[in-house]
Amino acid sequence: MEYNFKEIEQKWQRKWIENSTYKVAENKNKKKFYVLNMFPYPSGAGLHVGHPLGYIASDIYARYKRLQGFNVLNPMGYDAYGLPAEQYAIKTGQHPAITTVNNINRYREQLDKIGFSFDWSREVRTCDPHYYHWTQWAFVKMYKSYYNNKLQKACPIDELVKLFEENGTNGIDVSCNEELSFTASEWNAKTDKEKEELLMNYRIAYLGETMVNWCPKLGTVLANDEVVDGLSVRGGYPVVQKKMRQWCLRVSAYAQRLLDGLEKIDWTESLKETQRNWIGRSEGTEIGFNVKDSDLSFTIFTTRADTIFGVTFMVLAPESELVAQVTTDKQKDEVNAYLEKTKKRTERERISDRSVSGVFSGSYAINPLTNETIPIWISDYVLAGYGTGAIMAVPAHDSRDYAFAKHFNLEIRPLIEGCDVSEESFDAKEGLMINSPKEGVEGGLILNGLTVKEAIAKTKEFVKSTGLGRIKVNYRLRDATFSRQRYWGEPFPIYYKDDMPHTIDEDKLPLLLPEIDKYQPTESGQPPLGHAKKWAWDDKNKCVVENDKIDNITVFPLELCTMPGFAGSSAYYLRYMDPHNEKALVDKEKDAYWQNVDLYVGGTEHATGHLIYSRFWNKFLHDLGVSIAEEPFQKLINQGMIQGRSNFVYRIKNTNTFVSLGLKDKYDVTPIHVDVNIVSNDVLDIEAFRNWSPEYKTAEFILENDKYICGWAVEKMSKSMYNVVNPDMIVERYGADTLRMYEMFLGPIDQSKPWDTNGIDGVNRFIHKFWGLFFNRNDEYLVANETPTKEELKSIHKLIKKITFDIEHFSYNTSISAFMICTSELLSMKCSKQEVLETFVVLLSPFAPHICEELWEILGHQTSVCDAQWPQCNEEYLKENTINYCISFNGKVRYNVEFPIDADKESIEKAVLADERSLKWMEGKNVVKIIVVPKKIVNIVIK
RNA sequence: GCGGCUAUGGCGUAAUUGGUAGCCGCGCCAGACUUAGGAUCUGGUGUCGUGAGACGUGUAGGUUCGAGUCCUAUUAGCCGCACCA
Repeated sequence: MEYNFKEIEQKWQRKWIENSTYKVAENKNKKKFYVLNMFPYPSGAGLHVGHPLGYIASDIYARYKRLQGFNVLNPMGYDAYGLPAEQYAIKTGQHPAITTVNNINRYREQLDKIGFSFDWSREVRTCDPHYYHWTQWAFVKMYKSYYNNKLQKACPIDELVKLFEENGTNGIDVSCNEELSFTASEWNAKTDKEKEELLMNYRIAYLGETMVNWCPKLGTVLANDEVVDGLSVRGGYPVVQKKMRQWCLRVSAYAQRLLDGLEKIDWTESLKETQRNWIGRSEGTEIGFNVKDSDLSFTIFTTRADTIFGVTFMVLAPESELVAQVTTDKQKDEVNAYLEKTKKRTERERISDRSVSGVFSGSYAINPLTNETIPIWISDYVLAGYGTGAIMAVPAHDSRDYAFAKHFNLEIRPLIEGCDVSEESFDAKEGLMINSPKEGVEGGLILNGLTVKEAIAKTKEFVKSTGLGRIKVNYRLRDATFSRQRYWGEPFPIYYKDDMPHTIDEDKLPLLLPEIDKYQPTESGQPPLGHAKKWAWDDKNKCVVENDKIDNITVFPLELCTMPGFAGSSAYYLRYMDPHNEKALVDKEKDAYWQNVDLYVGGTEHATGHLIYSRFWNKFLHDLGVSIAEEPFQKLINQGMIQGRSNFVYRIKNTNTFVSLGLKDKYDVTPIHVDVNIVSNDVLDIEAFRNWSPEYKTAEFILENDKYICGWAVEKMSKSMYNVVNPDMIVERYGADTLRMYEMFLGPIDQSKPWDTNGIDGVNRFIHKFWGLFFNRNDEYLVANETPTKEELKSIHKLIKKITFDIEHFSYNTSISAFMICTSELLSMKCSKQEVLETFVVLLSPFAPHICEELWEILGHQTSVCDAQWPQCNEEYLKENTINYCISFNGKVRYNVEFPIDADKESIEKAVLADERSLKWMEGKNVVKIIVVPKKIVNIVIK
């Protein structure tokens, strides 16, 4: 029988569907294992060769675990809401739902060809109402919750209301936008609307008047992780800061738990570090300062409380509310001019231009420890969004304060012994303190002679005990903006009554996305949902009705924004456990069985987006009692990106003649991208090139060795570089098994690398060789039911050990090498014995499932190879009678000797010293020392 | 500026974790079969040297009987954060 990959692959892909081979159900008698890939956004371009990399890697692991007897959940779905479909809709009028379905179908077709073991009966799509029902549900729950810092968890907002009714804000410790203080009677005296407004300060999903990243070109707000260097990640359009009323999620409340959770999960250190950076915990002190000749006071945050005696000025962020209050009449014009100037700058300009600027407010603050008078300045190097938006400036020990002081000629007062601040500030936290006030301040704080660390601790303690300030932990992590002025996203289950939001009852969810006829913003600048004709909430009949029925008594306007992309991708892993449940996000028992994802595979680009939001979202659900596991993704593997490997031809200037790579330096040439699909091993298919484009129809070529060799470069895989390689093409030419194995053979899974088909023949050759163990060239079946020899057993057991180890360590590239070696060994031993080959087929099946299913059947099995058992390595077969020792002199290996396995140290030493070859190397030298490393090496030190 | 990662033949990579550097594959060279294919098979392939041998894991030191692996410094590249007080 000849190896016909096309027939074999189609046959088994069909059988897998017919037999529901990959369908999985909860089974309490089996241990679970949950493998998950980050689900793709189905783009119009279809899958390129880089997409399947992670899917193949996880598929191998899933199949391996299944062979080990685990009940493996390996689902797949689509992150189906997103900007491209909407922008396509704006351009063409095509409904995003149609584009999305088409793209999904294309993806599915491509995925099916590669032979994944996905349980497609569990597929989810984020744009499916049955799915986003639960996205909306989670949002409602967040709206109805607040974060209790004492319990470190989310609790129902009703409980908070009760606390307010009884004690006001007295004694509460909760996460909020702004610390408020009121008594129970004050609370009870408020109107319902006032109460609602106050509660917004505490809800986990809240409507906040916040500075947001506004992208005018996209016409929407973006989250922090969607903006890089002041440009939108998608599209690269400028982003400006704008104050807007937006839905936000109180992610910041979870900052500490998000940080602590990292300790319990098995992710790469670099990814954890990225998240730690993003969360940005810093421990410091808040100190209150009074403003001179006024009732005003303000608080600053510092990590260097020890430098309190070196404060020579204060700085406020331009956006700070204090600015207006402290600015004196005399300084008003100057300050306003400065504020105007900074307001105009986009974030990008602020990043690129770091020149010192600022303005004096005219007021002075009083150092609470020394009663010294210090000028208050305003400058945009202080950020409103971090700490309190105000700092105490210590120019001697902070480089930014230093630059500011130099520029405006302010005092620089060193506090550390021996530091030189004539040229630059001394930022290091090293050295001994000096220059504390001689008599100490009131209460007796003297820092002289202490180390910086001791001084920080002592000042903290002092400030705390005297009530001048408090110890405070700050996080860089901001609350996530959750509104998008878009159509193609989840609608908010929110309507507005008297300008205050109200949630739609949980039993009325999902709130379906309405149809609209235009996808742009409305003329009045409302989001696209403003075009919807039927987008009002009848609160009496609990249903959506036409807009013209709005009477603001029983019928109210619905929220016009939709949710961002990360909403649907935050809890999808839970939904896979129970995708068709109409009563709950996930059934409790199913959740208890599957727990969380054991192995999550995806790209690093989601480090500060999806992977933070998803952890936050899951922790919230966990607080609610929905998700059993606190961390959603136990182990995470980042697959590298596959870059494009572009090919070039070299046209001699002003001609239609092309010169081969090796000869191009002799001419004046222009490199031109050429479609990599008409180039093989860097050799151009000249005929195909002439047909590629009419302008090359008459092209002439200067060849080397009768071939046209193309140049190459590694670039991003993209249409414009003509370097997109489609997996279908590879499957068509070599088969899915070769594609799978080759992608794994390319290198370590976590490394980025260019797609390079130059080596694919090697893998394909292996598959054919492997087939050759079963059938010779005359198509005769070779497999015989004979007892394997010791050598044959050793070869296959070596393979068992290696492959098991490799899969556990995701070192698939070395596994492929091991398969090749073992195949060569078996071929040279002419071993085609049933027992050996059966084992081999099982070992190979995670990598190349189609060919293995076929051979498994040929070997006489009725069941799928998926239900075979992973073989155990029997170490007995690997044991040797003798062991090879390397004999080295001063560390340089000179020759090898075989010794019996149980030879003792002394006899080895003796034998080595007596060996002729040793005598030659020792000639004229003295033996200083002999080191015998068991089973490895004998090193003789000579002088 | 702070933090992290990486560096090995012509190329992708490997090295039992401190013990013979370069497995496997590509490419290249030679040969076989052939009537030529972008097929298959066999052998060779780090550098220098005819040779014994010497040198060799970005660079410079160090620890060690022994270093690609550990330590110090340094260079280059990639990534994350960045007026974060």
